[in-house]
Amino acid sequence: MAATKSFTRSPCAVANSLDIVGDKWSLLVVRDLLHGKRTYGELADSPERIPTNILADRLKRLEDAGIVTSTPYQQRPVRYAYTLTSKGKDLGDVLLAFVRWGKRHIPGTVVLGEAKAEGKRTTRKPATRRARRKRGS
Amino acid sequence: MAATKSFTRSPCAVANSLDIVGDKWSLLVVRDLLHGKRTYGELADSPERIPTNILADRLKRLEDAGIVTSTPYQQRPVRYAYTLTSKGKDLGDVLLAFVRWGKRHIPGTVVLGEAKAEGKRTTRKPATRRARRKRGS
DNA sequence: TCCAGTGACTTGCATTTTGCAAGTGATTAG
DNA sequence: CTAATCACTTGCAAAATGCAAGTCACTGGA
Repeated sequence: MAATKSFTRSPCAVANSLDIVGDKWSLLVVRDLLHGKRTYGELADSPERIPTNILADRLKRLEDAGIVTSTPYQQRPVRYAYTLTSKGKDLGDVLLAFVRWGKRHIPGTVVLGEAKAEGKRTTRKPATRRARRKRGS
Repeated sequence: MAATKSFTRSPCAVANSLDIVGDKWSLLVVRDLLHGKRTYGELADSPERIPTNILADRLKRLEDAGIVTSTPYQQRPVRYAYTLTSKGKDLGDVLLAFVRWGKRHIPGTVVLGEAKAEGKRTTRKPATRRARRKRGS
């Protein structure tokens, strides 16, 4: 028996996943990152208005969990750009499951980014339309 | 449209789903219910040892959200059997997504119930089913 | 009959986590 | 030199969590 990590609650995959992203904000941050947001400011700007202290904390936790990575994109006041690792990107399936469930069972909900234009063309992934920041300093 | 619900945070399907099941316990209760548990005692007996006050609270919330239904299976001290509605059963896909993610990214985690021969008859069926009184408050 | 025991919850706090508001440091615009 | 930004921190008050103990309605036993 390798991998004896002494789980906090149980070895259940669901329980352990919830210990990492089982709160009201973490998955929203992942959603935004998946949608192409990268800076603290962009993340804080989401319609759910996450308190900034919570955002800073979630970002830290997600980084500790290996879900996001922060790379400095500016030096003098050091500023970081947050991106998802592959572990983080894989949470997309969980998000998708939530989207399907929410759309089916909570009337009025939509998927941010494809709000209107509910036509057949599922235009996911809003093509990143943002000017490149200088990061290869 | 009855969808004049003025969402708490935003109309995002993910955000609203999280407002309902976005905590460390709710989905574990759903998991157990999906695995056939039905009484308070069976639910409280899970390896994660959910505090009983939290269990009572989650059951109440889940019922308010239309995810579980409680039917009395015994009258004299009135006792309820909890079962998932179709809305609740549909959360199975979300659970599945978490399972896949957890198994892939959190070493050592397993799926309760298919771990290793843990297969016992937990299906203790509360036989006497006399539906008569309804739960008032 | 009395009493310990059991299942299903409640109640009482102490601890922890939120969340709102305001503060801070670095740097740029004016 | 002052105002404004961005990206965070800090300070609490309020809410949620969790442990322990208590309650209620019975059951089985001495």
